[in-house]
Amino acid sequence: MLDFELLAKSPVFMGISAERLFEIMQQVHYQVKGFQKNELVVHAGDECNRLFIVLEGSVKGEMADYTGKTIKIEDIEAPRPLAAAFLFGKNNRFPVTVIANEQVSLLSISKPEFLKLLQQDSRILTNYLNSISSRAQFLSQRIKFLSFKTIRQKIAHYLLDLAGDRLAVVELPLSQAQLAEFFGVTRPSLARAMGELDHEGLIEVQRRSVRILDKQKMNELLKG
Amino acid sequence: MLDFELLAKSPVFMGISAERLFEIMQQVHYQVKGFQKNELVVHAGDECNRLFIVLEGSVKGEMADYTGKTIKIEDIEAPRPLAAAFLFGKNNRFPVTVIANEQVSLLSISKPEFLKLLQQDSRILTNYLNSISSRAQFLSQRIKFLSFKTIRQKIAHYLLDLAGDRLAVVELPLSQAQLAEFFGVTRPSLARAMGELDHEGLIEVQRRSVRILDKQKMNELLKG
DNA sequence: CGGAGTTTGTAACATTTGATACATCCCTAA
DNA sequence: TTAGGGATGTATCAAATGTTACAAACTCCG
Repeated sequence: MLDFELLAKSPVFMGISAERLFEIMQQVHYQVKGFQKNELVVHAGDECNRLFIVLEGSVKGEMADYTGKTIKIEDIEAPRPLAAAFLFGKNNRFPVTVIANEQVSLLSISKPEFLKLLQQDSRILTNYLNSISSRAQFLSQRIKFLSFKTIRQKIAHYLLDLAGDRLAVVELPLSQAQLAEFFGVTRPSLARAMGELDHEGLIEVQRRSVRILDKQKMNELLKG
Repeated sequence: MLDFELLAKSPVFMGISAERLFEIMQQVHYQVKGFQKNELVVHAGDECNRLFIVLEGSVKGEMADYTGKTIKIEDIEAPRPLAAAFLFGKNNRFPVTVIANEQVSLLSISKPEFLKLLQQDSRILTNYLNSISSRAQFLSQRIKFLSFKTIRQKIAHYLLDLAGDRLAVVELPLSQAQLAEFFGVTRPSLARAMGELDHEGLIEVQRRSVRILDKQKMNELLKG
């Protein structure tokens, strides 16, 4: 039996009461599938023609590089959907291989049936649109970030963005190692670049807290 | 008067007859706005709560860097929509400033009215879903590409992708300069890297045509 | 055929970053 | 308090890429 209380917490069905969700779901076909730990859920490259939502447990997305070695991309826990941005679009194939982390159950709705839901309930529609739009926006931001050439530029962009209009002291929300990974650089390189900016008087670094001293010059770094 | 023949060619309304489109559009509120050459259409940061579709002429998207200098991002010509991926989502604000390249007219539909269209016609719905999903997929691919560290890896990935299962001679669809820009590297660096791969016997370069000699080693380059 | 403009190949040098190693600082638990 | 582990700062050297400049090849016209 489907747990509608839980399902109503999923990003796709958020804002809909469990009662209403019960009514809605009676009008479409869906399945609930169970998987054992380490069982293959979908294989990268498979056509993505059903929406999956994790109801119980968690799954992991893995991507195979060219040599066959797999690396873990992300965990998806209940009640989140799976690859929502790949149900539609030109290349509607799973970009990753999905494997059950533990005993899981998944809600599975075919694309045509899900379309019915979208047309029937405007809340589901806006939820879904918001979800894939947010993803596109996130990716767009990420690309803008990756397009900065030097580490100094990435730091400047990151700090200015973090500081916003507020006062000039920023507390870094990530450790140096995490930040380096986010920037796509090595940790010592990041530390060096921040040290240089410190010596040059643009910022003042004290472990996790950074004071922006020369906003003007920080901006100029981004000129390119 | 709206040109429904043209509008039916827009990605959002593709596959719908002009007659049907005429009927549909009678049921929602919309406006057609004209702009002079160089007139400001939307300002970066403005809330994006209407869908705009270019009906006539073309507009350009510009982005201001931190110094205030603007750089052109892209041209959008009739009958394409404007920032379709920013109507919904968490940050529904225009990422770019849009300016009319010439005398243009734009179809403008408010978000609630556009939602009506999406619910009313499944073709419009799938068109729109496909559109932003494709964008997310494109961006996702782009990020994967940008995540390759070395130029050699980018070349290997690009050539293997281009070659696919076909024969081993590939004709580059881009000039070296364009390719370098796509890779985010300088042209001489790209030429050097290709020259090295040539000397090492992995490929054979003859200006725009490239023969892949050692697919095995090319794959190994991508190991990391 | 010939010359101008564009694209491509190459070279020398400067800069940036990665890799590795190690010292120092901070926090926490015994 | 103190030992130990993790996070951070710094140094050194190697590798990759950018910068600049120029030569060679190709293309398009006249």
